[in-house]
Parts: sequence; C-alpha cells; structure tokens
Amino acid sequence: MSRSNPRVLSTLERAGGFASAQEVYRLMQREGESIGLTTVYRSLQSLVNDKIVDVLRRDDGEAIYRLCGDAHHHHLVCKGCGDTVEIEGGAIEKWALNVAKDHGFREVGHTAEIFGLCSKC
Amino acid sequence: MSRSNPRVLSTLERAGGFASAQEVYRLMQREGESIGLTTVYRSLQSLVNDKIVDVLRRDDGEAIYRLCGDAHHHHLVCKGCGDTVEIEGGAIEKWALNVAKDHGFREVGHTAEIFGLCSKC
DNA sequence: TCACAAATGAAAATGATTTTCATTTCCATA
DNA sequence: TATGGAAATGAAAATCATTTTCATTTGTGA
Ligand SMILES: [Zn+2]
Ligand SMILES: [Zn+2]
Ligand SMILES: [Zn+2]
Ligand SMILES: [Zn+2]
Repeated sequence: MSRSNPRVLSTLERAGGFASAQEVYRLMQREGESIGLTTVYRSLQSLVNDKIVDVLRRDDGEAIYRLCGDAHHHHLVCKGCGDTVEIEGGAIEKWALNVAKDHGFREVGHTAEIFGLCSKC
Repeated sequence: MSRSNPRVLSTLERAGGFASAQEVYRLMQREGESIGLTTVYRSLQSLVNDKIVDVLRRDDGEAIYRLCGDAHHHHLVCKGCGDTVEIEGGAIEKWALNVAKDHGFREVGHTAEIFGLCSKC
C-alpha cells in the first residue's frame, strides 16, 4: 500500500462536499498541478483505508469521496427546477442508528434525500 | 422504451434475493435460455422504471436487482456480505414530509438507505 | 556514493454498462 | 392473406470508471 499524496487530500478539501476520483483529478489539472490519475485513485483508496474520507456511490455507480469531518447533512431537491436546500438530518440520524443497532449492525452509515416540487414550480 | 422480457423477471424471481444483470444473464444461459445480454439490461431497467424491482449497488459498484414488494420500505444493507433487511420507514416518513412542508415543497418523495457491517461480518 | 524500497504515472487491461444498427418478430389494417 | 410500420432483439463496438503492469523516478539510510 502506498501512502496518500497530500495534494489529493488538499484538493478534496477544497472541492467541498463529495467529489469523484475523476473530478479530483480534473480539478488538479485545471489548477496546473502535475499528478497522474493512478496516484489520485491510490491516494483516495489510502485515505479511505485510514478512515480519513468516506466513500459512497452515485446513482450511476461512480465512487464519490468526502472528508469524514465535513458536516453531515442531507438534501431537499426540487424535481422541477433543481433547486437544492441543505437540511439537517435531525430525526433520521437516530432512526438510522437505532434500526442498525436493532439488527446488530456496526460501522453504520446512511443516505437520505427528499425530493418534490418547490413553491415556484 | 422497450418492455421487459418476461423471462428476465421470471429468472430474477428464481434467483431469490439480489442478482446483477450479468448474473441473471449467466443463469439464463446455464438454463439453456436464448437471450442477449442487451435485452437483460433493458428488461431490468424497464422493471426498475415500473417499480417492479429495486436496484442497489454492490460495494464494487455493480448494480444489483431484486423483486420488491409494493409496500414502501427501506433497506439495511451489509457492506460485507450484501445481506439485506427490509425495514419500515417509521420516523423517516414523517421527517421527510415535515422537512418538505417547512420549505413549501409538494409532491414529496424520498430515498433512504442504511448500510453497515452485519454481526456475521 | 550506493543500494534498495517506496512512489509515480503512462499505457494497457478489465469489466460493467450503453449505444449502434441491422435483423427479426408483432400487429393492425387493407 | 398480404403488407407496412412499430417494437423487440442481440451481436458487436463504444464508453467509461477503475485496476493492473511495469519501467522510471525519488527519497533515504548506510
Ligand atoms: Zn422548483
Ligand atoms: Zn444523516
Ligand atoms: Zn454481512
Ligand atoms: Zn420511506
């Protein structure tokens, strides 16, 4: 296993929220950083192993990474215009933990998203 | 949009639990059915559109499909072995509705999934 | 300086999924 | 029954994220 290239972590921080390996790579290129795609993948994997970043999957299957420390939140998305509101998890956080615990699961995570039509649509 | 080939649904039933498109295809081949991989993919997509099957992602990103009861529910999935527990929404249903209403949204829906490591993993 | 391990990245390989497109199957209507 | 167009089919090619290979570079301690 190789160690993570610090510039990858720094770029993921700067990206804010979730970013895929490809996006991190493109972002670094755009900023003139010289790095190989392979190193981006290896670094992100390493950061996941070290539990410094979280990894999820987009609907299309692409892996997306995010700093674990980032404030956890969810989204309320308008199906019409795409407007998005960041919302606190609130009740759902406890619900997810309780359900998981009831079934003997550990290292628990969750995803949740609300969608509908906003007042303008 | 094409309609689902009924043999695909029948095979997915027989598979029990989750199966990927590739697995459904291999299973049909092994049973001597003549079908193209493309048709398997198209049929599964169509079944998802019609909400007859659920689709999730394995940790490696491969899409897996499964027959889904009509009742609205959520899933608790083991990241290790893929075991899945169907769970009632409970608290999350109200949470989603309330959050949406607070922001003036209507025609509200939501997605939620819990994942972790089961007691056997 | 030397030797050796770790890091790097270009290019090829992998593997799931999608797209293309020519062919076949259905089906309604004349 | 014949026929024309729509829908379904599937083989092959294309796509695209991710992994693997492997030769080269870099870092580090003796
Ligand atoms: Zn809107
Ligand atoms: Zn949450
Ligand atoms: Zn498990
Ligand atoms: Zn629900």
